Amino acid sequence: MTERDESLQQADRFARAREAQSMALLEDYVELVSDLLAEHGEARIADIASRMGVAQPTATKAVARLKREGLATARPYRGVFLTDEGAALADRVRARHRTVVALLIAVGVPEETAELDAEGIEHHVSDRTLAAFEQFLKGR
Amino acid sequence: MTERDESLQQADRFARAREAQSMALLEDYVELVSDLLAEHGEARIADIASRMGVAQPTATKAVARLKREGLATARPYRGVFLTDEGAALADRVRARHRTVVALLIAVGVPEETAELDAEGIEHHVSDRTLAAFEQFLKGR
DNA sequence: GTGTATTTATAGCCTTGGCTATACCTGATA
DNA sequence: TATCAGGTATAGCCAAGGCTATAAATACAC
Ligand SMILES: [Mn+2]
Ligand SMILES: [Mn+2]
Ligand SMILES: [Mn+2]
Ligand SMILES: [Mn+2]
Repeated sequence: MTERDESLQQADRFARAREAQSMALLEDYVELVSDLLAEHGEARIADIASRMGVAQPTATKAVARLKREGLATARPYRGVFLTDEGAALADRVRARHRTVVALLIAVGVPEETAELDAEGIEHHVSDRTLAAFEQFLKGR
Repeated sequence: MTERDESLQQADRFARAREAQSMALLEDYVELVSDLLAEHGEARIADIASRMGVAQPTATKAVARLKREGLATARPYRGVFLTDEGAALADRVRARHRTVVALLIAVGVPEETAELDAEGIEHHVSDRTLAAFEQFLKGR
């Protein structure tokens, strides 16, 4: 492969990482809303904010983006709900989160550390990599 | 552990992921500048931009941030250089990148995919996790 | 040395994701 | 039912990281 081709490939890798990053917050919010709905039957802005560790207006703005992207609905002063698409995403994201943590633990990462690092790592784990992780965990 | 404690812990995880994210770009730029210096003896803005897959003013601005953070120096129209701190960071980042790719391949991820995913994953791999990866790779 | 091509810098715009301060609903209490 | 506390929305600010268009500086060819 020519040097120019390698350079193009590298640029693509960075572009993909940027793309994954722009999805990361959406994924975490959707997963969190899903958790709150399951735990408390509702997802209030205040709870979302405190669980994310951000100020309340920051959570409000994030939920606005979820709505814009068709992942959630919200009635003012009434809490946040997931669309079918949002709920499906939440399920995928939660499963991936668990697999990443399990893989990290399986290769010797302390559980506490695995949970910490997984929160960032998960968003960059592609379907192929996820499949490999599951295969590895099964065949142990 | 109480529900409130778990919530605080989760907020901390998200905060850590945000922090890692704010370092990610710096790390990639520093590693790239180091690569270009090794390969061509100089790191020009145009080369940085094309390898990162961004427009030239975007690279110029990123380099400005590297300078601000004490990781690089640059003389206008003359290319970019790394400070001792920047060079040391580049070495750590490059080593971590390689370990992450090796670990992914070791658990069955195709090489191509490993390179793609590693570009994002690496920035969320803590020292403890990195150590576990190295241990795992050694003991195979 | 002059003129042109290339490279870099600058200006100005946008979106995202933070924040604080403050206005506005709503539900519970008195 | 009137009040008020708590929760939510809104306004307005900031920094980072993208972009395009354009000015300025350098390098190169003649
Ligand atoms: Mn996450
Ligand atoms: Mn997660
Ligand atoms: Mn990277
Ligand atoms: Mn890298």
